[in-house]
Amino acid sequence: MGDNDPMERRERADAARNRRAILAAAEELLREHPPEEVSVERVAVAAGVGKGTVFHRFGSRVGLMQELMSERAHALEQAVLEGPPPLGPGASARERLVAFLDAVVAMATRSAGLIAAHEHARLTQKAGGGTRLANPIYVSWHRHVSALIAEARPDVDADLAAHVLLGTLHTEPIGGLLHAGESARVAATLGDLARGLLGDTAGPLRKEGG
Amino acid sequence: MGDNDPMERRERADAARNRRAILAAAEELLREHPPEEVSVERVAVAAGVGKGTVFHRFGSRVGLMQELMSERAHALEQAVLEGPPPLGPGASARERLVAFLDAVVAMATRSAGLIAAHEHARLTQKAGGGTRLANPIYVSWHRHVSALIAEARPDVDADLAAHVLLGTLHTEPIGGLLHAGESARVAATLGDLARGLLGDTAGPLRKEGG
DNA sequence: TCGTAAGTGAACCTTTGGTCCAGTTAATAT
DNA sequence: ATATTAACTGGACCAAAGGTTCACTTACGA
Repeated sequence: MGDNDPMERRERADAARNRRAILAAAEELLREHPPEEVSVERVAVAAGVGKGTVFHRFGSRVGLMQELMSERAHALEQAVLEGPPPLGPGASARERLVAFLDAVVAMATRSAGLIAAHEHARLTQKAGGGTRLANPIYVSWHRHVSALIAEARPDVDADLAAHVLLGTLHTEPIGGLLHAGESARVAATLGDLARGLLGDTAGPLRKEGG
Repeated sequence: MGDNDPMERRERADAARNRRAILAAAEELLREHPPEEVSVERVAVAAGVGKGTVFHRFGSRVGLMQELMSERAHALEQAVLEGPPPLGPGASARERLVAFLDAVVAMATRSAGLIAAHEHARLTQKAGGGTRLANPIYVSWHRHVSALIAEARPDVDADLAAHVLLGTLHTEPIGGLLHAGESARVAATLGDLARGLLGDTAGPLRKEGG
């Protein structure tokens, strides 16, 4: 994919170095502080650059968070599109949906602080126009889940159900649970809801056998 | 309940008048403007009082929003505790759950802007400690839903499932839908998920008959 | 009528996302 | 090697909003 001719301007070396430093600093700060304590300025200081540089590269606080999420989401995206079943193509829609929800929960667990920070940034930003639908990662996840639901049950409101299942992860009580290491519970419950919605032929719940 | 002896100081007349004015102004502003455009100061101006008065009465932006929600939530609370079935006691847990979700969606539709504003306020406030579990209305709704789920299906994680079902309403894509008048879809999908989770004996979906 | 505690509101503080712009520097053409 | 240039840099600056303070006012009971 022709992403850079040798002729067109590449990213300057110092710029690349600073971009990396900023992302790393933000990641570290978010790992050990709640989002509202991680101001853009603090990130800049930790990265050893000026605040202006951060905004120059990422546009806004939301942009920075989005970039951070993109990095992590890339691996999952690949696995879904080209990886082996049940995550990738080849399994039934039901199996793929459950596998995907598991994977998303796993990733959300690793990124609980980041998701909260992104949500925080969205609501704190000056221009009010930032809906969650503007987040390309959320959109791609939603499209995937929605498609799987629609494939298995054309008669349900797949679009909306997908929002319910995924939106949960951006929610504060669930985010707290993930942060506290309870991700197994979350994955199990999401799976229960999904199976129940799709009408599990082997019984609606995971413990039906005892 | 002895809420005011004739001897103890009642709320002063001017204070009561101003409180009403503030709540009314906030309600009106939220009806026609997105939350991030409704600053506390603007509410104060619209109510014809000083900003200090608002903070004196409501403590914080969150407090104001909470008070506004309380007013609206009171009727529903009554209906659940003492009203006729299926909302009130007397019906099966399944019926009560579905009825309650319908009612909550209806109320969330009327208060879409308010809910968004409350969420916005929570994340914007200075002290970071404001979790959603601090909102008494959410807590009471969650307790109710959780209890109904547990009653119908002791084997599922009722606490978590209730968070998923209710948390959705605080979510931005769903909030937008409610605001756009699509509440029927939301209620239907929530019902589908709830019935699926509880294991509908008559079939997992609402359209099973065509 | 009088004392007082509650109420009031405008000025002020602080934080933070975001903007500006003059100086710096890495990449390229000659 | 040097000149050119466009991108990059970063600290000063700005505005908005939540929240605090405190001197002043006023409703209410005695």
